[in-house]
Amino acid sequence: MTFSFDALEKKLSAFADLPRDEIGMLISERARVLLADEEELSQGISDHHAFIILEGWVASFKLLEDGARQIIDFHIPGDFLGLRTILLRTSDHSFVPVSDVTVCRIAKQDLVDTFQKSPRLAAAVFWAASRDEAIMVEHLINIGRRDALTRTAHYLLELGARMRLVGLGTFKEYDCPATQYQLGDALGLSAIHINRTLRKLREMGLLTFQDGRVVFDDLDELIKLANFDIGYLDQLEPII
Amino acid sequence: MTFSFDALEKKLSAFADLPRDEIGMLISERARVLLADEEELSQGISDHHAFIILEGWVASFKLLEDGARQIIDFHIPGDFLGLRTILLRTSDHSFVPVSDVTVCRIAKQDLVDTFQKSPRLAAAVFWAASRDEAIMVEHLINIGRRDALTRTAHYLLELGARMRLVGLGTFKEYDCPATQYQLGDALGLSAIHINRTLRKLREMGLLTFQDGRVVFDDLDELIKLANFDIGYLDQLEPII
DNA sequence: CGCCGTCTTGAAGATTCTCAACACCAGTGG
DNA sequence: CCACTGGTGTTGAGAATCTTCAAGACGGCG
Repeated sequence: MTFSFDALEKKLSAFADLPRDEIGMLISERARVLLADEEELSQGISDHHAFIILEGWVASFKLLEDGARQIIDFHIPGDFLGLRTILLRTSDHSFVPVSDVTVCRIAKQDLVDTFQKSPRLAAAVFWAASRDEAIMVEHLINIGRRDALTRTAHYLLELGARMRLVGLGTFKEYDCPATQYQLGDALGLSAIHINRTLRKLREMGLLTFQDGRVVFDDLDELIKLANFDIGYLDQLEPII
Repeated sequence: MTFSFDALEKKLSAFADLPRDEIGMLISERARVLLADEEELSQGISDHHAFIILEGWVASFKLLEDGARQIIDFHIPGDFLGLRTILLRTSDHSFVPVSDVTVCRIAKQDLVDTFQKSPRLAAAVFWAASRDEAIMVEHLINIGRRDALTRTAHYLLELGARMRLVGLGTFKEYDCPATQYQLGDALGLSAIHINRTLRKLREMGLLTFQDGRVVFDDLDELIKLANFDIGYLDQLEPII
């Protein structure tokens, strides 16, 4: 069976000029491709495995005591899951598939070995991980200081840019399998208010969120409304 | 002139059993101690210097287009400033002193050299940086899904725990130089609402925030109210 | 067909914000 | 010495935003 790691390649090659076969080291024969469900993901990570998403979306989240859920981030093809958890033992949040998901499973030891064989690859991966932290900072700002309209617009613009950077979207549209409930849990809003907000964005002629697809009806105006700056997603090569 | 790096030592030794002189390598003769103002901090970081806070608090923040400010985090003694910025070129936020601050300035090259001489130290520092990311996730959850009362309680509990871990606070109280405005900008609330919330916490007999000092009047009840779990601050040793 | 998850809309209510006013204090200059 | 100023903290009242509760529509799937 063959599978594509286009997304991963695109993502990492934005950071360093890695030959394709070096990236392929991450996906060795010992790695397994599987259609992941929630059980497989959490089981795998607690067994010291990381995952690379090949197809589909996964959400990382944390449940609160009162039943509320905060989605920390959506993870798209090319993203790593569980990197920090297995390398650094810090965990405390869970993963759930947002759509049908194909992942590549990597045992911790294989990951460490690969990083030792290719420090360039290791640097690229850590570099990508650091971008994820920048994304989280932006989410913090988004939730802390923007109202529902600009917050939603900003988030959907970010997801669009991330999809585009791995070749899965255009400036016009991208597939977004998240439900309105999940979007609400990511943005710290109720699903009902997300619904009203999406309607407003649609009525303003800016963006259509429908049938698992986001269409930018007026990208320029949308970027202006959300004050979206792609900078934090589109970083230069690392210095070290 | 002598100065203390107790806080840094306590922080790093929680992650690895580092001898004191190895930690001292970070603070070489070439490093300078200075009372930092905003100008010095931002200038230093754009000149490829990192800082270690020896005394006082610093806030990292981002200004939005409409003038709103989101404080990303407060940084306390023992914390690094600008690590990611100078090593990985990702920046986009600014720093401002919250109190009088003494820092130790480290040139990028010295930092890289030190890390090569002591991989254990490098691991400990990156480990500490990864804890910072866990803190940010917790802030995201806090802002996204908790109301003003539990959000404020949780945040002040976290700051107290962090201060205690570097020997600057007890289970009863700690110095907190942040103003109510700054606290509001950190929590995504207006300063006025912070004021009312603090009053409520005081009237409930849980916590007193006054004269630059936080006193836990009823720590157990406070922890219960905020569902505070110290786990994310108190990690085990890294695996790698 | 009936059921479940998702989407949609209305109305009432809660939380939080904005505006406005005032107290307090430290510093500053007359 | 005192008035003035700017930063911080405090309180009230009205307004905006967002949530909750409730109900119904729609489609996929057993």
